[in-house]
Amino acid sequence: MSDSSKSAQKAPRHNCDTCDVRHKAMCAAVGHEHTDQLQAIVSHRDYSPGQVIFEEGDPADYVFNISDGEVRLYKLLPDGRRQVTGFLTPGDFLGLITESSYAYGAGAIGAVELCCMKLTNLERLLSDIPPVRERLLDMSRDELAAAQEQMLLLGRKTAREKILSFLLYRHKHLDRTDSDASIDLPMSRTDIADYLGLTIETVSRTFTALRDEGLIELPNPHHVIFPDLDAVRDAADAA
Amino acid sequence: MSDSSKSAQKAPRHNCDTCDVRHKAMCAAVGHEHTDQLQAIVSHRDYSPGQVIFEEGDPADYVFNISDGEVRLYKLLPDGRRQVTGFLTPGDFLGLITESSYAYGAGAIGAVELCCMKLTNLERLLSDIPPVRERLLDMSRDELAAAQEQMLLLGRKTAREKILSFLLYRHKHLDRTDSDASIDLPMSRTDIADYLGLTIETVSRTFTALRDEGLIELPNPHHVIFPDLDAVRDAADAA
DNA sequence: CGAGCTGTTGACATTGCTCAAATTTCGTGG
DNA sequence: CCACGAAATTTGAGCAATGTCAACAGCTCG
Repeated sequence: MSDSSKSAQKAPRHNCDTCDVRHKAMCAAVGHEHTDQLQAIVSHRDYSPGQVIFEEGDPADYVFNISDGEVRLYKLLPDGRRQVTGFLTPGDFLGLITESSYAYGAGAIGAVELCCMKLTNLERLLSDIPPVRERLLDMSRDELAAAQEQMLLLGRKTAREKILSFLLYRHKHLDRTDSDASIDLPMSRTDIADYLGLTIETVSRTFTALRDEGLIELPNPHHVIFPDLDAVRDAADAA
Repeated sequence: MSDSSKSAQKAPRHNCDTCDVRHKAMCAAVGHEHTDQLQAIVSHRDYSPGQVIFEEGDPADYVFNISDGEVRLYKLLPDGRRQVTGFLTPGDFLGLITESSYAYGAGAIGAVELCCMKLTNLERLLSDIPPVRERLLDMSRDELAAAQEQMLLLGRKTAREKILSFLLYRHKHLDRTDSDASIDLPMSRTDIADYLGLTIETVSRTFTALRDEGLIELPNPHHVIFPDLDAVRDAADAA
């Protein structure tokens, strides 16, 4: 229930030159002299809250960049247990492919707009404009480092540490238009639980405990305020 | 206690043309016509069992390819809890770097031989021989997919499922000189526990339980035999 | 205003952890 | 080749963090 679809689309949509996430996306490696080539191969798609973008194993023809909104990535076990492997925000690349299929499922959290590119066109782009591959490699490196950090969290942190790490991570990577000590959590408790390897009940109880300790305020389930950010950092680092 | 460097070194070491892991390493992207350039910038180092190769946060000047032996990657929490994020085998790339420092620690499991390259030389190689960057990107893609699979394991699988998945993974990626239904586990129970997000006691108990069920045989703690591989696969997929 | 989500809270069960001790493995030296 | 000691692994007993099942509360939307 934060801002969603109606606000977006200020600038001439579908215009790579004025795209406000280009500097964060792989497209940053495409110089202005080549944006026409980029422009020619991208299209845009809108997704509504909760909508599936693709499932793990779907044959992969397209890759995506997030234009607007937040996306969850996840993997499933046969019996339905789910692990959310990441949340993507505008500028992030979407579409890890192994053996011609998507390596994970992806779904829209709120309203989402994606910038789409045929895989074959990406391949052409990669050979035409070598810096794009360099850019993708750099982005992979960051993703890999984040994945390892998440393994540490999943394998070795307590529920409390998991929640605190998650909140601090969100805060650190916030688009800091305001230097606010608060964050939005557009995803559901189920998403958070599946991301941190917990149950929704444990997530909920832990939020409540942190609130009772005064480490956070919870005006509503999707907004967290930090009265004292350093206290939160101390709590997260401790044991 | 951890002196090194007296063993190993059988074949014409240091020869990229005859290197038997080149086809699996990033070097596969270097054509035979360029191996001289490769040869000029690599050197080799030996590590003895248990030796630290580098720690997370160490300033990173070098990257490595595993020539021989097995390496564990890990991240630590301030209080000493450890998450092993992966085991590397010959041909694998070692040296994920963020902000000029290694993003994880690395240690030798048994005796290890590394092929070393200065970071600056790698960068030159990347611009001189573009396919190397493509190769690195492909390898990153696979690593990322593996990392996501490991997140699923850490966050959502039971101890039993973790052990079974681990054993099957080892079996699948075995250098299949023999089509044997058995695997070696050169690492300690502590390494396995820290890799799977468990304690050594739980790892040990789970091995024992699987042995008592007849799913595996354990002639010694570092060798596992599968009397019926399909039964193991069924057990791993179930619930 | 009521239905249906989503989130919270409560009571209890269980998996996997902790602490402790026994046993096996393995390197080393005789 | 065998014996010894340290280290690794296994086993045991009890416990705690987190999961499960169930009820309740708060919002949103029609």
